[in-house]
Amino acid sequence: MLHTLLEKQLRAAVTAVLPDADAASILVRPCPDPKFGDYQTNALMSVAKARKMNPRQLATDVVAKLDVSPWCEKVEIAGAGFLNFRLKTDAIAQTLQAAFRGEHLFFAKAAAPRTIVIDFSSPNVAKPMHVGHIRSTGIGDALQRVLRLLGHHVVTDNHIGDWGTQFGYIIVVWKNIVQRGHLKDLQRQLDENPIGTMGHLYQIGRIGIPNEPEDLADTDMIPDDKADAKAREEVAKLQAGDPENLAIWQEMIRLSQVQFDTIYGRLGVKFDHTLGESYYNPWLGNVVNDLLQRGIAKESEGAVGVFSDGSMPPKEDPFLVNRDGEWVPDPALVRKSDGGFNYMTTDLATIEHRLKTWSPNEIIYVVDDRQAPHFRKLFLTFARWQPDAAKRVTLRHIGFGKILGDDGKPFKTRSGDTVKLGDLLDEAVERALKVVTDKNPELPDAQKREIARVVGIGAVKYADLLPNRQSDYVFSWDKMLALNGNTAPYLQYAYARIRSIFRKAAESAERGTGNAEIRLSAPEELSLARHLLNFGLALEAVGDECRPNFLCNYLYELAGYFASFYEACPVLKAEGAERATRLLLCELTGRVLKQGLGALGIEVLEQM
RNA sequence: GCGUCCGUAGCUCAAUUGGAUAGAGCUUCUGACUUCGGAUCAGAAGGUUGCAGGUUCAAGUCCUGCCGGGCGCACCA
Repeated sequence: MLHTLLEKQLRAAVTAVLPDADAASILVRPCPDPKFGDYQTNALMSVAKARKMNPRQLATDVVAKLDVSPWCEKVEIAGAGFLNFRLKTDAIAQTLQAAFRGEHLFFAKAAAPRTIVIDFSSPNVAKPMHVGHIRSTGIGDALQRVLRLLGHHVVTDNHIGDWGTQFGYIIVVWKNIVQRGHLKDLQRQLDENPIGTMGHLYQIGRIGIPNEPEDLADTDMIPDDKADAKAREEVAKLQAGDPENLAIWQEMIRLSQVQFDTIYGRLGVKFDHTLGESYYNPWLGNVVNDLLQRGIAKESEGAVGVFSDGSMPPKEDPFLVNRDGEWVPDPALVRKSDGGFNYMTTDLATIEHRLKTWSPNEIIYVVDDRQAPHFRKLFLTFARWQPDAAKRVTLRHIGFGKILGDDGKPFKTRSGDTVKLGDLLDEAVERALKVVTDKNPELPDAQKREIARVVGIGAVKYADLLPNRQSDYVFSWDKMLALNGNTAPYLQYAYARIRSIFRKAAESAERGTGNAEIRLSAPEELSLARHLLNFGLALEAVGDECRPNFLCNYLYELAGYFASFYEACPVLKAEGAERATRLLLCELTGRVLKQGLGALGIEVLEQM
C-alpha cells in the first residue's frame, strides 16, 4: 500500500540521520485536512524532543535523505515539524488499477499473523437473549471478521452460561410440577414457549413453588423460605452427576440451543466452538487445589479466595478495597463455603484449556465493562498461577457500555421488561419493510421481505457498532433506520446505486477493464480515489484497538465521497477515459463497501 | 466512603489515543436540469469541549482540585 511504502522510505531516511532511532515508532497517517497533503507524519517532533533537537532542523535533514519521488510530489515541512506528503495522481491511478485487477483491495495481510481466541456473546441457558447481547455478539463478530480478513488465525468460542446456580431454582419447580402429575402441561408449555417457560420457572423457583402448576403463567405462589437452600441442593446433585437432574439440565440446554441457533442464524454469526461453563467442571477442583498448594489462594470464612500479594500500591490493587478509610481484602473467590465453584474458577480453567488447545498469542474477551474488575483479577491470578504460560499470551478485556432508552436509563420495553433480542430484530425488519413498501411498492413481495431483512438486521448491527464501544449510548429506532446520516441503510443505498449503474452498463454491453486508460481529474474523483486507498488503515485500526467504529466511520466517509462524486460526475453519459475512470471508481467503491460492511457482519443488496 | 468510567453544537454521537482551523447526522433555514435510483446532493446557522489551575512546540485527550452523572465494591455470572 502507498502509505506503507512512504513509511518504509521515511524510516530508512530517519535511520540514515539518526542510526539509533526507533524506526517502528515512525508512522505515516492520513492528513486531517487535504489542504496539507494526503499523508503526514508527526513522529519527527517526538524524536527531536527526546533528543532535544530542533524538530524543523531534523525534518530538513530527514527530507534531504528521503526519496519518495516515484509516488509523491515534493515533501513539505510544515508547522512545528510535520512532514506532508502529496501523492502523484499517477501513483493513485496505478494503485486503483492494481486493485481493479484483484491484486489487492487496499489492504495487506498481516506480515506476522497471530493466533487470537475471541470469547464473545456468551448467553445464558434457560434465559432469553436480550438487547444487551447484541453488543457482545456484534462487536465480537465484527472483530473476528476483521482479524480474519487481515490474515490472523482466529478461534471463536462461545462460552455459554450453562452451569450456574439458576438451574437449581428451575429444577426444584420442574420436579415439583412433574411430581404433581402435570408433566404434560409442562411439556406443552415448553414446546410453545421454551425460553419464556424456563424463565418463568426460574422466577417461581426464586420464591417457592407454584400453587396451580398447570397454568404457570398466572399462578399463586406458595412462598418457601428454604427456596435458596433447596436450589443449592439440586445444583449440588446436578454437579455430582445425579441422572434425573442431569436429564432435566440437558433438556434445558437443548431447548435453549434452539433459541441460540435461531438468533445466530438471523445475525449470521457462527462460532468455531461452543464450550460452555459446564465443559470445565471436571477441572475446577484441581484448579482450586493447585492454587491452594502453591499458596496463591487461601481459606477465608469457609470459602477459598485469591488475596492480594502486596505487589502493587493499594490504590491499583484489585484485590483490595477501601472501606471507611481502611484497605481491606477483596479476594477473588474460587470456591464457595458450600463447596461450589465460582465463575473465577471456571475462567481460570478456561484460560488453561485455551492455551493448551490453541496456543494463542492473544485471548480477547468481549464482555460488558462492568466486569472490568473481574477480568483484572482473573488476568493477575492467572499470571501468578502459571507465570510462564502467562508470558506467552496477551489477555485483553474488550469492554463496552450499556444501551440506554430515551430517559437515559437502561433500555426497556414500555411495560418495563428487558427487550428481547428476537423481538428487537423482528421490529427492525418490520419497520424496514414499511420503508421498502413505501419507497418501492412495485417490487415483488418476496424481494421486499428480503430487502427488509437485510436492511433491518444491518441497521441494528450498525447502530450498535457505530458508537465508541466504551460509552453508553441511547437507542433510537428513528436514528437507526434513518435513511440518511451515519446508518447502515445509507451505506447499503450507496452500494445499491453502484450496482444499478453496472446493470445499466451491462445493458449497453460495456464494462470497464483494469487496463483501460484512466484519468483522474475532477476533484470528486480524486477525493473518492484517495479515500479508497485508506481502507487498509481503517481495518488495521479496528484490529489494533478492537474498535469496529473506526471502520463504520471510514465507510460512512467513503459513501459520502461517493455520493458527491455521483452527483458531480455522470458515469454512463461520459465517454472514453473519463467513462473508464468513473466505472473503475464505482467498481472499487462497491467492492470496498461490500467487503467493509461484510467485515462488520452486514450484508449488501443489489437493489433496495 | 473507596474504586472506576464519563461530561463535546438544542438533541444523538465522532475525533485512529498528545497533532495543524474540534467533525457528522437529526432539527431549522436556503438551493439542486423531465434523477446513471431524490433512501440523494450543495450551502447556511449552531462550540470558551462541565468549572479552575498545571505539564509543552502542541491538550477534548495527560496531571491536580472542584461540580454533576453511570457502574462496581467476596460466596450470582
